[in-house]
Amino acid sequence: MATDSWALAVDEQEAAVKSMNSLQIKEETSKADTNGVIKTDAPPEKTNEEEKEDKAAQSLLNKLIRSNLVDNTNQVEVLQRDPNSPLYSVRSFEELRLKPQLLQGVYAMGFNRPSKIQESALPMMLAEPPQNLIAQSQSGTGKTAAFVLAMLSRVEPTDTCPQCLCLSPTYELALQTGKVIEQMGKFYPELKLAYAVRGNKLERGQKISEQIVIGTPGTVLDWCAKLKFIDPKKIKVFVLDEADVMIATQGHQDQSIRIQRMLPRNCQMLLFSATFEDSVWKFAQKVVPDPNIIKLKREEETLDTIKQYYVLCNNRDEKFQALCNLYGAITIAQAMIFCHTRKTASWLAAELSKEGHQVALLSGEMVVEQRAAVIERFREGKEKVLVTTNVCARGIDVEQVSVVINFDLPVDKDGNPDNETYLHRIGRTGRFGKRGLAVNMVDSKHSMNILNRIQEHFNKKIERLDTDDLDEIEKITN
DNA sequence: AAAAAAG
Repeated sequence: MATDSWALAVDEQEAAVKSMNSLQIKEETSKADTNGVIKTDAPPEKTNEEEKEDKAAQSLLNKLIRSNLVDNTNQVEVLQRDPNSPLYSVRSFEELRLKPQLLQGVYAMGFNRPSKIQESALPMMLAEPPQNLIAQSQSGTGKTAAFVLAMLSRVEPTDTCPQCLCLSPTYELALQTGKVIEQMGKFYPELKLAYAVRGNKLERGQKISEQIVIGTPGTVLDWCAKLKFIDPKKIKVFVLDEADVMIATQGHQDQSIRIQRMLPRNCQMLLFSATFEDSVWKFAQKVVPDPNIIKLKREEETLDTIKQYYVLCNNRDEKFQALCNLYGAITIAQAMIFCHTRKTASWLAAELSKEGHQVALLSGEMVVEQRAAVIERFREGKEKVLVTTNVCARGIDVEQVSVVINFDLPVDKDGNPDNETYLHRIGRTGRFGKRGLAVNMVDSKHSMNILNRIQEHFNKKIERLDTDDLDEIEKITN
């Protein structure tokens, strides 16, 4: 199998021209592979000549790609750990020289060309030797596909042990990301995926043979440390999805860092999130050695595709009444309603049911089997409205969600506005550039103050909505 | 406060 080396062989340009043929032949072989039997590894030993040709072809490729410089106009900001190395950006997935089985998976998923973040992140992640990356880009810009592709490319299928490890902050997100891994690796049958999540119990003393592991921090830590299902020393790629919560003190920092310490020194670390609050950003750069950095700034862009409103109430019951007034409008497509506590969520779901509205409830107090069933029904559109907590604030991608309601505004444990969670919550709608709607329920002076501070933080006007005015409700749905 | 645990 062709190496995925991105190493620069700057001195090989002459040879590169000569080896054009070898590059073409390779591409033809790849096509044959995708149509016919997928070859497993065990490559024939390469002669010196062949190695030289490989290198030359690679160098040509590097040159081609270098001419495709990242356009730094306004969106992508790239900071390289070695500022002198050339900046790559790819315009097509072919340029990445992915294994044909992977390329097939990419296209089967309907990706035609790399997204903005993928253009610069993919070449960086696949570079040889591996480099660390911290990447920030808005909801729905293709982060997941980016790191999934990186993991799948790095796997050595003949080694039947975990080599790539990805951590998600919640059970539901781990399942979702796992599905992406499965889909993208669909044509790569020797690649196997294990879910290290609550409820997935294995026999004692067993070792895992799957090359990729997706999981939540508690279970992964158990599998690595206590139960020894995973040998962490064999991990080559470590991905933190929603990386800011994964390393935040009030998030999953303890478990994530304990896992990280068990990994080998040279393990590649990839951190992805839509948000990195300042202190977390600093911490990220402390725990990730020599990172490359990619930022797709412009939060405003996300916010521009989402219309934001607030409804003024005096107490919880009024919020409930206002929500009932909105119910007809929000069920045109699908909606998510966020509450601050599990208790409020289950209360609200019960009250809405009493009113005759069909709603689903999802929170961490439910058993995982129930949680899996509910999120599945919501994905299938069998449930139109999901009442939930911050468990669903991040990453959950259901395309039909066009309305997000903050029944309670997002605040941290000190009662301060949680701007990051706000952005993540409303980012559940308006995905892939679609228009979305966010409605915030305000029930006191205090919560109005919170909302104002959120408004200031994003420098974006949140307009008042009168839910007693039917014309207004109609207006927002158009 | 929520999430994460084979505790």
